[in-house]
Amino acid sequence: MIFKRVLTVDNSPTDKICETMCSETHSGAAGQVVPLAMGKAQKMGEFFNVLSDPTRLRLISLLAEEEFCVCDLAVQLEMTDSAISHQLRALRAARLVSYRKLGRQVFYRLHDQHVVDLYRTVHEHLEE
Amino acid sequence: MIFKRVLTVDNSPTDKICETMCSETHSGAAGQVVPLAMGKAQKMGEFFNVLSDPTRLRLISLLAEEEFCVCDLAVQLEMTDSAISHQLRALRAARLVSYRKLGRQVFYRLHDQHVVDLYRTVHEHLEE
DNA sequence: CAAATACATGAACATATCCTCAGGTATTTG
DNA sequence: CAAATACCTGAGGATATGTTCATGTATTTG
Repeated sequence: MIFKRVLTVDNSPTDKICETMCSETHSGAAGQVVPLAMGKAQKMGEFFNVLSDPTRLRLISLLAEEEFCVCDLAVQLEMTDSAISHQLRALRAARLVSYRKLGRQVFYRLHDQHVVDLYRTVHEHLEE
Repeated sequence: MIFKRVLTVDNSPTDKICETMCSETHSGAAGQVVPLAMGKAQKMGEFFNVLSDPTRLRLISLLAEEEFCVCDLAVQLEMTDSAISHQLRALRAARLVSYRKLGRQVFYRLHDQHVVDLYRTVHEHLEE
């Protein structure tokens, strides 16, 4: 009951409050379950959001194999340089890729192995 | 060079074609690197997209601990029943959660451990 | 049975996203 | 130096997304 009272403070968004609290109903211990903080949920959402675009995922699939310059990436995905550049910008902002300049070309590569692992894990998961 | 000719077919989106192909420049073998297919990229993007929303992530963080009914989830996230219900619908569509009805309440839980693993992995990754 | 409760749903609005287009910078080449 | 190349960037428009609001359905309670 203590738990419930804490949660149903005056500024609750709903006037109708569920009578029973699940945590009491099932795990009598009324374990203190706290949701992910807003700020962290925001950050985490932004991370997943970068991976939610097909074009960015296709770029990652290529960069998982080797380094590529912008133009080659554009040719392989059959998209304009501009579109690719915009997406690479998003990947840079998320620190998922790094790059090195060589003459007037810019070669992109994945920033670390962690992204590849995540990509492969989900890729396999969806192959079922 | 063969590789390049294959890629620069007439309907290429760009008229200016990068002279050098990265794969030739660096891994002389000109390894056959093919991007993730459009359809698969789309599916994968949709999956990550479900995880790109703060509210859905907070729901997952709670359901990772135990079962909850809609009303309790709404109270804990300090949001309306309606908003929560809409998001649970998205999680259902993505088969990330399942539920059981008990009287007029509906108890939601995570569909499998896989989501929890993914959630925890990324959560730890962002804690740096 | 009528009222209340728990949840679901469709429409609508504000915001975010991705591509195109036009133009800009930096490097190379003739 | 001028032209070409490789890439970047801002604005604009079509589309997608998340919440609110009003309403609907199913179950329980008086």
